[in-house]
Amino acid sequence: MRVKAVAPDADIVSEGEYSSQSCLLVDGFVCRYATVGSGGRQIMSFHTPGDIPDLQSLHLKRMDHGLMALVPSTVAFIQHGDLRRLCLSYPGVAALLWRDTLVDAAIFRAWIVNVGRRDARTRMAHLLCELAVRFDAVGLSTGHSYRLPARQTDLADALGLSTVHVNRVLMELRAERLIKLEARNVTILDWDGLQRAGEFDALYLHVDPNEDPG
Amino acid sequence: MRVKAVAPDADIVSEGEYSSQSCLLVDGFVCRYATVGSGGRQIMSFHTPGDIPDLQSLHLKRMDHGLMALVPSTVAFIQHGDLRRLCLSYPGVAALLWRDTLVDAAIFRAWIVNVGRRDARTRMAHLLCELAVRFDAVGLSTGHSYRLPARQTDLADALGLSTVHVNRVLMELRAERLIKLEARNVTILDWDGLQRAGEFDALYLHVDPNEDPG
DNA sequence: CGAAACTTTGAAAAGGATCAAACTTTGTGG
DNA sequence: CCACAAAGTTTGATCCTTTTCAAAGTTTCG
Repeated sequence: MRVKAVAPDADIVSEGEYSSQSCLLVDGFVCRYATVGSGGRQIMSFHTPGDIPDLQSLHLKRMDHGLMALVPSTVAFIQHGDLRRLCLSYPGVAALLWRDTLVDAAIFRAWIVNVGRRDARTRMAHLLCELAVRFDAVGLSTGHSYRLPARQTDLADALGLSTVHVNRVLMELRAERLIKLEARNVTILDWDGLQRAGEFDALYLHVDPNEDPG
Repeated sequence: MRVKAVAPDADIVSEGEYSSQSCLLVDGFVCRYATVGSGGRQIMSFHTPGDIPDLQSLHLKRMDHGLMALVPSTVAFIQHGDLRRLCLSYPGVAALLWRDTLVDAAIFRAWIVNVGRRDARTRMAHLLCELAVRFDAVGLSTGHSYRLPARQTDLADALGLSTVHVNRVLMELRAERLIKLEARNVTILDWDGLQRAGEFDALYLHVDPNEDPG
C-alpha cells in the first residue's frame, strides 16, 4: 500500500485516466470535480479522512472526473486486485464498501437538489450543515466549530455560484448571527437556525448505524 | 416477485419510507425526486425499463427521496432478502449490481455539473443527448428519434429551470435545427451539433462493456 | 517585509423567474 | 365521432437573483 503526500490543487487522479487502484484519504481534504466548456469547474463532492473517494473506479475503470487535494493531504493507494480479493473472501467487507458508495450517491442526490432548486443563501447554509455533521462524524469538530478546508472559490464551485456571491451570502449568514467565520474556522452560533436556513435534514447522510441490518 | 401497474404521477416509493424490497422497472418511465421547502420539486434521475431505481435501499433502508412514475408503468418488486441471498451465492451478480449503482452515481455527478455550471440551453442539450444514448442502449430509439416520456414541467424539474424557460430553450434548439420535437417525439437532426451544444461526452454513462474487466 | 493569494465591496449587466393569458393537444363521455 | 374539459405548450412583459468586472482590503507565507 503506497502512501503519498499531495500538494493543494494537485490532481490525485485525473479525468479520463484508467485507474487500477483506489485511494484512501489518510489526512487532509479532497474534492471530486469536473471542468466544463466555458472553463468553469464544478465540485461534486468533498471528502474527509477515512473516505475512499474513487472507490467507484473498482468497477468503472475510466475516471469520468478528477480528484484533487484542496489542502496538503496524505493518501494511500490500494490496488484493485487486492480489493477484489478482499471482497470475494469477505462478503461483509464488500457489502460495507458497496454501502459506502451508496451513501456517496445519496450525497450526490442531495447536491443536485441543493444546486438545482435552492437559492444561494439556502444552498450555503445546507452545505455548512452537511460539513458540520460529516466533520463531527470523523472527530474533526469541537463543539459547534470546525475548520473549513475550502476557499470561497471552492465553495462557489461546489455550490454552482460565483465567488463574489458566495462571499455576500457568507456575510449575510454572519449578519444573521447564524455562523461565525474567521480564518477558515466555522462556528455555528445557531444550529437550529442554520438547519432551517438550509432546509437541512441529515437523513441523506445515513449516519444511523441501525439503519442497515445488513 | 409481485408485479404492479403504476399510474402517472403516482409514487412507487415515498420519501422517508423504510423499504424492504427494490423495484425493477419492467415498462414505462420513472424518476427519483425530492421536494424542497419552497414547494419546488427536483428530479435527480430518470429511469428506463431494466433499471432498478431504488436498488440503494438494499443497503440504505430509509428512502431519502421519492420514486414516481411519469407515464403509466409496470414494476416488479424484489425482496431484499432474495437479493441478499443472490449476492452471497453469486458474487458476480453482486458485482454487477454494485456496478449498476456506480453508473447511477456517475450520472448523478454529471447532473450536478449540468445544473451547477451550465446555462439553460447547454443543460437541455446535454439532457437530450443523455436520453438519446440511454434510450438507444435499451432499444427504445429508432434512428435518431425517441419518444420523450416527460412533460416540459418534468424537464424543468430535472434541469433546475422554470417550465417557461424550458419551453423557450426548446424553441431555440428547434430554431437552430438541432432537434425536432412534436407530440413528445424527439428527433435529433444534428447529433454532432447537439453534442457540441450540450458539451456532451458519453464517457460518464460507462456503456463500454470492455471497460470493466470484472 | 513583501508578494501572492484570498476576501470584501461597489456598480452595472444578464440570464432566468414569475405572472398572466392565449393557444394546442389529449382524453373522455355523450 | 364530436364536443368539451383538462392538461400541456407557447408567448409577452416585468422583476429579481446572481454574474461580471473592477478595485480595494486583508491574510498568509516564504
